[in-house]
Amino acid sequence: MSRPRHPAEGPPADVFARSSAREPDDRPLLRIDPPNADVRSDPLQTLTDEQRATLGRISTRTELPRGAILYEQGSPADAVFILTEGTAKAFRQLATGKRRIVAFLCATDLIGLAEGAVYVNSVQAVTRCVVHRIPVPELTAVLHDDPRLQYQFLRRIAHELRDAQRQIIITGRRDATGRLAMFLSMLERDPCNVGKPGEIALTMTRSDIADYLGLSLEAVSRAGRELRDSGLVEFTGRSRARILDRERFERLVNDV
Amino acid sequence: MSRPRHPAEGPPADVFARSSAREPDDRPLLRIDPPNADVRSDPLQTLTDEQRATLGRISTRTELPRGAILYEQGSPADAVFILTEGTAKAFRQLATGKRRIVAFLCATDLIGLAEGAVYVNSVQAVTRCVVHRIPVPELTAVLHDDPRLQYQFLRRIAHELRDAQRQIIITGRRDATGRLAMFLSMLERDPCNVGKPGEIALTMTRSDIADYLGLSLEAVSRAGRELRDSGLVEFTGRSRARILDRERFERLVNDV
DNA sequence: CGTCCGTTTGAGGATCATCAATGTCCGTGG
DNA sequence: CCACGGACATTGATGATCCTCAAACGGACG
Repeated sequence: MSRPRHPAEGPPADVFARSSAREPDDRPLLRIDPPNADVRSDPLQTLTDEQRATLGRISTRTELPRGAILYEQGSPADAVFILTEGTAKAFRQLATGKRRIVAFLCATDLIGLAEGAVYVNSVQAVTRCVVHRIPVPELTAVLHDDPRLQYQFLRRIAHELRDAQRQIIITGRRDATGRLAMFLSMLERDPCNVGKPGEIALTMTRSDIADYLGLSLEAVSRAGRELRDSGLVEFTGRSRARILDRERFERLVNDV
Repeated sequence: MSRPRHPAEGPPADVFARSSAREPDDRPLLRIDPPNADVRSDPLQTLTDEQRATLGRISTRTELPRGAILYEQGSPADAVFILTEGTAKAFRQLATGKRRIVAFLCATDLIGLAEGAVYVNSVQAVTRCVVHRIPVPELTAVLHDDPRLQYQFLRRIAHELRDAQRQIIITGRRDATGRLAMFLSMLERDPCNVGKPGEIALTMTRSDIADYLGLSLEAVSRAGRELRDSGLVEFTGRSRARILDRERFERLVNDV
């Protein structure tokens, strides 16, 4: 029997059973705005109050404690979710016992829209999360009635596709150090990264990073040490990073 | 119209300048139908004749010879394309000179919808291709007027996202043999694979496969030899493969 | 029939996974 | 406030796998 690589398992999946009560600040928090770059290029990218109200009407707000499972791969994909607070991870459990994280999700992210009849990924809360659950039938009806809203969703999936392709590029690198550097660079650009200026918040564990980068957690650790020893990055505690030598860091990131 | 044969590199970027004449069989070929599995689960997934007519009205049919470049990363993303014949590859040229293929595209695939203001990938014809070019402004107008059509596009991107995630899973494997096996398994399931029954058509080169799998082309070659020596797969010429030992092959594929 | 491009094969070196043990952070409770 | 415990992270040693460089081979096509 080999040592379990992922000790902390989540609570049972019926987190929605007891949380149908609507919160007062429900509607205003509902956003699926694309990241800044897109907003600038197209000011129509933001949801109107009306659209938020519409989504609020058909959605259920829920809080997920750290480690809670939002849904599991293989279960019927009957709802999508808008993440309004916290960080989550979408991953696939593989036959060999390994797991592969295919996306980290953060505020304003859309979850579960790209699934088929059943979820092909599992989604688990990395930190405490607030999500809005929208049943698929209600969603399709709303999207049919509001083409502009549907267009927001379309843009949003397109954005997720670009993210997935970026992960493919990052993972394509052979050196662990370069992969970690690109990962940090990605987090730094992430609008959800709300640390002190100049700091990168690492909400996930090294094991999660490893599962995202396709490395062993030891390799991630060694890559971190390499970045520190080279004077490129400074790590504070487990969850904070700061770029010390911007020029060399960017050179490493771009040397794909 | 005489078309010069382009050796390995693509023709100038204005391939659409001379091809505004509509072909007679233009409209019926226009399809963005999802693969079989989705169609079965939801019969509404097919485009109506009306929708095809609408798309035909705003699209321009073009043929691309083998090796032609449809668009290049960095150029303004002012149009999307529906691929109706042939195989293409979407790739990113990296600073180190390597290239990474992020998707192989085949008939009914939607190309360029997930791009931002400028294309982040280049797309090149692997075989002779027929594509329909749709300018973005016209497309968004049409999608706004027909929510059901827009929903088809949404589903289509969602499908591409799942494909990208599958590529992440495949690439996550450490052994070249297993990666190649999963790649063959993927091609086998592909509805575009129109070889003799039991045969898998490999329209792309080993180098392309390597760039997709994140391996060197030598590693792909050796993985192929491994599959042959083990009696799992038979290769005929460069472009045909056949599964000989189904059970062991599937066992290898699923041993992720 | 010869050339060219793509493919195969070989040898050596670099990098990461794995196994195993130690070290550190952080929340919990006294 | 401090000590404790457990999860998380680091470090070390070894072996397997793939990349790189280099050369020979093969089929497609003129």
